[in-house]
Amino acid sequence: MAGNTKERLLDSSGELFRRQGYMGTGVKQILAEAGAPFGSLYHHFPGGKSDLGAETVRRSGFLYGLLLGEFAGPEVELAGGIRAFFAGAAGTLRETDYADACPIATVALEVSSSDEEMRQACADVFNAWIEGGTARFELAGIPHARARTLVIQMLAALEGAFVLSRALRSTEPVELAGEASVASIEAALAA
Amino acid sequence: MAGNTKERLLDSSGELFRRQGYMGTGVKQILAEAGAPFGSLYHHFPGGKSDLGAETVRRSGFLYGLLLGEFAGPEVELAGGIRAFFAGAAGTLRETDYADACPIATVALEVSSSDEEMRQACADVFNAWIEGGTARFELAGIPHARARTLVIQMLAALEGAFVLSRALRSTEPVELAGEASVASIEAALAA
DNA sequence: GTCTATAGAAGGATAGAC
DNA sequence: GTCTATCCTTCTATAGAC
Repeated sequence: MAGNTKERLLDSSGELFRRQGYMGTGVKQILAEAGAPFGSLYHHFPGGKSDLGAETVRRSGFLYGLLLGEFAGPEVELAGGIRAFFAGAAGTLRETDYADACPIATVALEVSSSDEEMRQACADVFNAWIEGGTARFELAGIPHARARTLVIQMLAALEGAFVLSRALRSTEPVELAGEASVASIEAALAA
Repeated sequence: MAGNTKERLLDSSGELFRRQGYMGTGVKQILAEAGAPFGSLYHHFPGGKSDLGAETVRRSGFLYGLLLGEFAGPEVELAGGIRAFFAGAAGTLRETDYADACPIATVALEVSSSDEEMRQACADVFNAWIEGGTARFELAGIPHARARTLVIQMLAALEGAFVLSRALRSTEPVELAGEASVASIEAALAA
């Protein structure tokens, strides 16, 4: 049960960070959401909020990377998998009233110039996505350098589309970013 | 001098929001930065922080739109202007230690699911950028629907590249996003 | 009508009861 | 070793002195 509490804390903070960011989420809110008593936070995360925050970012980022892998894994055709992923992201936005987009983007922007430990956690996640994506694109026959470029452009398109879609409350940006990414990938596959 | 204080407050909050976001910036910090006494905030912005916040977003967004227009205005060749804008954004990131990117993106992600007034201010800015950009692209001979699509894809690429570049402390994402955007625009111009 | 002092709530963190 | 009660700080906002 003790290990369960730690997982619930990470789950709750992950959900709240995604919607409200790091600065906008209080530890009391996280504890209430997790149904955990106050002291348990400092039992499981001696470093307090920043400790929990860094581990939340790494965990949420890892899980989101897995989700991307489920849509565009080696067993499916690459361009079709990416197309499905963007379509799924647009659907999730609609279903959650534009709340659930990238789990770490808000935090990344908030901490990049003020909290080096948290910034590093975000950077580690993005680098893992880039490396994992590059390997997947190479498996489809795209040369390494081109694969890496395409992945970074795709992730940028996705993250920026999330910013626009959430603010505009429209899935149009995510859909258009998906189309652009798929087109680039198909061009690279045809080359 | 009174009007000057209001402008200084907007300037200070704009700078701080860009680096730390809305939630991470306290009104006392804004006042200290502007060299203004505490009461002046509520004199110029009766609604308090959210009042100042919304006006800051609209003003910062308007000014950033002007900057974009300076780089890619009607008097310069479109693709070259866009290329120069992304190069300038990368240069600014390097010069400011990856602090100065989009003035409203952090705020937009923070407030999109929690503060409707602020979210609307961000949406108004993004819509103005989209409309202004679409008009500029049409002037270069690109049909309306295609122009609008290209602008949204370009803005998404820019915003997402800022997220990655700030977290990774590398201008690579911004540079690659610029290349992708320029290539799309050149393809549309050639069609 | 400019500014200071303070209120009242919420923030993160800790000490210690059990 | 789980949880509660409390501490100190910081937050936004207001009241009122001058």
